Amino acid sequence: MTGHARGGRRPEILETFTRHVAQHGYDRANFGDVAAELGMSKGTIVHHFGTKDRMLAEVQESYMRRRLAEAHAMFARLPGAGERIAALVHAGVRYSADEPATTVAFQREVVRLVDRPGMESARGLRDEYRDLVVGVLADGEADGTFLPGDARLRSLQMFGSLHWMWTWFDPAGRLAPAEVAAEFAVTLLRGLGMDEPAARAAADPAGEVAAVVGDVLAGVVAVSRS
Amino acid sequence: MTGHARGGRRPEILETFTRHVAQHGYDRANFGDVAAELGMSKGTIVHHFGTKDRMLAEVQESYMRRRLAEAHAMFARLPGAGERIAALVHAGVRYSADEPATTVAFQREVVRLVDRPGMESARGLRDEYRDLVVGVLADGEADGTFLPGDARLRSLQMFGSLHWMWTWFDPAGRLAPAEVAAEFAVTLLRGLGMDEPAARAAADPAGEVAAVVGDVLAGVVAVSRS
DNA sequence: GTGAACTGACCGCACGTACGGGCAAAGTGT
DNA sequence: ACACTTTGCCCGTACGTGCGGTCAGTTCAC
Repeated sequence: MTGHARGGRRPEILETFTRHVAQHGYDRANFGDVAAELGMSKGTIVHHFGTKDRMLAEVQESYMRRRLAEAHAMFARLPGAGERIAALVHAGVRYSADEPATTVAFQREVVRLVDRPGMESARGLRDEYRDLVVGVLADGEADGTFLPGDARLRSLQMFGSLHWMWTWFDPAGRLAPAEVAAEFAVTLLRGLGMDEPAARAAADPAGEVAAVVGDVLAGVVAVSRS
Repeated sequence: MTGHARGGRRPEILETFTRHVAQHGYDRANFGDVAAELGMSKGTIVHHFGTKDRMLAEVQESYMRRRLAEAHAMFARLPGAGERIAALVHAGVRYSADEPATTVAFQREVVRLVDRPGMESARGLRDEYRDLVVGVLADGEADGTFLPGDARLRSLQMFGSLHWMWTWFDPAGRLAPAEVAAEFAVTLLRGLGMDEPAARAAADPAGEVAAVVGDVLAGVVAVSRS
């Protein structure tokens, strides 16, 4: 009756490990606890993933791969720089609400992508994402949507706000995720030099940008799986 | 010759431990490495600090205490909400440049202030700092300096940008610390709804705000040690 | 003499992971 | 249909290592 499932227990191991990393951090997340929670042996985890490092690398890579694909899908529907930035902010907040464990695990352990053997692939994906954002900021500056400024610095300022969310964000908190995203977006877009009405329109949780983000994250729009 | 100094080796232990936490994170920083680097025994560290937890708590508390005192000293000289926010940004960047180890150690381990026994005091100081910022944002909103918005959310957006700096900031990098601070500040102040000339004036690295920050951090202005 | 600073040996434990074996499903030949 | 082999999932145990913390004892300043 309890035969071996086709996919095996691999997915649930990954999911539980991710949750433990999100809650306690990579160093304190350990095979023993994960195995105990799933009622399996530590050996099973090793069988599927080899080492702890590789398991984290897998979490980071799959996370970044999905985020990149979604970004491209959103950009295909939103040509304006302001709208694209707003979409990334809305999507960023949605990730924290929809997949809190994976998002927190990613954000609190991003630093391990640097100079850690086996993490080159994940780091490459992350660099690609950053370049994407820097490109949008530069485009917006070139076409006059934003005031002149250092695109790289602006991207870091933006990433900081979003990556820090894991320390305080509560999806069931006082403000709904879309409201948090709207506040963040409008402050950021105004800061980049967008005029008030345009910033509000792009950030609007009931507007077109939010709708596109919703469609992409719900899978309504095809997301290319490279 | 190598007599027992009165103050003991306490300060250098704390400094080295802080640097190790900054470089490798709290979990991977260990007594053995610190002791070896200082040419002393692990027992000495235990003698002075008791436990590893307490050592981190001490780092966090002294860091926050200094930052709070400086914030109060700066506020005494800068009555305007926009100038105060600009000063906090300038100071935040300066911390990363002047005391990189302590700042990084603090920022990457802030999360341990939550629900960790022995960290109540440090957490209290941090809450106090956050309330200070929220207060400034609320004041600025009340007197029309900033457009209406959620002060708490805005403070989190601001903290995020600054706390994330430890992952990328290089004091000897392409842009000087003051330039980074100016870019950050102008983007933030515009985002809060300040008009362009006022935002630029407050963020100006050669302006009054930056001068006050410089004076306070250089100890020119008396900083109350509560 | 008293107490703080410091040493070095040692303990206990948590954790990553290597290894050997068991067992069910899928594949293969007749 | 049936026996045989192969394959992949999973378990249990055991090992090595690294680390936080203990403790008895020594040295030195006052």
